[in-house]
Amino acid sequence: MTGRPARGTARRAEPLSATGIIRCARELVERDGLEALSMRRLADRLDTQAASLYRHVQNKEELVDLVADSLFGDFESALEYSADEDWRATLVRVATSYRSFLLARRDAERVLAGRFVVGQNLVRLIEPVLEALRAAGLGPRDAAYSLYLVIVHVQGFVLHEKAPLSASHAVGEGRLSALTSIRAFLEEFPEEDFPRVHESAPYLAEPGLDGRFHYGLDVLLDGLALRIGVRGAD
Amino acid sequence: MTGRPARGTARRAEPLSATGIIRCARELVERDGLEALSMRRLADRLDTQAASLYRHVQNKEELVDLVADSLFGDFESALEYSADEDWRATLVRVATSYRSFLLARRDAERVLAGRFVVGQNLVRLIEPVLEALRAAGLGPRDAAYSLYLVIVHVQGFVLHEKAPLSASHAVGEGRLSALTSIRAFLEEFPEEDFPRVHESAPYLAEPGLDGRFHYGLDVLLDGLALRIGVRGAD
DNA sequence: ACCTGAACACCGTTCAAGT
DNA sequence: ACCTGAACACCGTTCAAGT
Repeated sequence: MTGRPARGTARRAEPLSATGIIRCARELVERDGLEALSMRRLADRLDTQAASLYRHVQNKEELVDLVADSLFGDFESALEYSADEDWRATLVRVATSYRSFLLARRDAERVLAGRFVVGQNLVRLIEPVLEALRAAGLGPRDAAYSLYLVIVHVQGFVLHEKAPLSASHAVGEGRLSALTSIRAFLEEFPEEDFPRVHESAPYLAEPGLDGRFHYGLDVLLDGLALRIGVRGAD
Repeated sequence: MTGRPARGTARRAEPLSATGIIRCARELVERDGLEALSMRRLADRLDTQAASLYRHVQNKEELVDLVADSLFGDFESALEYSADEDWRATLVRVATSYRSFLLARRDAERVLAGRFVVGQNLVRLIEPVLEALRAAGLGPRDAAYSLYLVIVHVQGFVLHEKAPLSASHAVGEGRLSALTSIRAFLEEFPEEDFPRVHESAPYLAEPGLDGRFHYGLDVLLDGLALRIGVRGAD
């Protein structure tokens, strides 16, 4: 291999640990996207062979699981807890922080999507939130369900928010201005047969999704408030 | 190629249309899962070459988009509309049907996840639901947001529901009985430091998710009811 | 004990050449 | 106009062989 002479004969500094592999994998995803994450490319960046990675990681699936856990760990340690909050403020803070977090890292929503990363990081994250819900008067079951509801909502929302528009609409035009193509498509439907689609078209194909996110979150929290009681009397 | 002599010299019956390709792709996913869907294997089943598929489909991404639209079409045409329903009954029916639908077809949630399949099928599906919400008194914006909220919720929920448990927990044991391993993991945390995780552990690692689904859906619809007014007075 | 090289069985996509 | 064969540039994973 004459292609990478810069490193010379020096071996890599670290002796190829699992954490080193995960850190490198995260850098790779952040820089080039999830589809760029291959065992071979990762090995290349670590100055080793793909086969060597299998000494530290069972397979690619486990590697992505570990990357997911690492991402989740970042989110957990970035969250700050203020004790003098009511349950609603806590859930709003966690939900909006989680959304911002997922929006900020490349392909994070796809790495985390449909992965139940049960580990230290998750436990540390949910303990104070469960506490807030229990203090508000919910039982252990409802507290668990409610927390789960918020997390799944945010994850599902961001998955849609960051999704590339389906290829049929993203034909030639630019990134998110393909939304105007969708809006036009929706407005093309005859108003007599599809009056509701017609009038809601602008809201179904909006560029910014902040309003939609907070509408959904508010609806959800209003529903929880009914179960908790207006003033959280325990 | 001596490997497939059964078909003899006969060409395939149909002249390789886009719809034929999509139908075959769906059968392949249903039988062998999403990772079995490759251009080469698909071509093989159609008695042709992978390269020939590119005459009818731009690339694999578009193929999966078309499969998603086809799936969505099935769901839309399976839904029946009874006019004498209130908005809440309509949303419950759509949400539970959508969940059952996603649970019933192999990998459907992954095909649909984060894909905004805007087409005829979607429009036909949402028109009557939007109508129900408008009739209940919501404006065009809130109707759109509310419908979107329910769809995203179901999709996010099922994505978690069908997700393979992260590899670290699904080590040796059977499919869903790995849940007991997760529950044990959660209960291992010291009760003094993590009392809430401890007490909620059984609910965080349940085998059946029906209760959780309906809890979430009810919370959500309760929240919407507040916006609509108890008796839907428009 | 740890890593390498090479191989196995695959991928998506392109394109000159055929009919 | 439509399809084929062959090639290009990749994949994940395994395993005998090396140090």
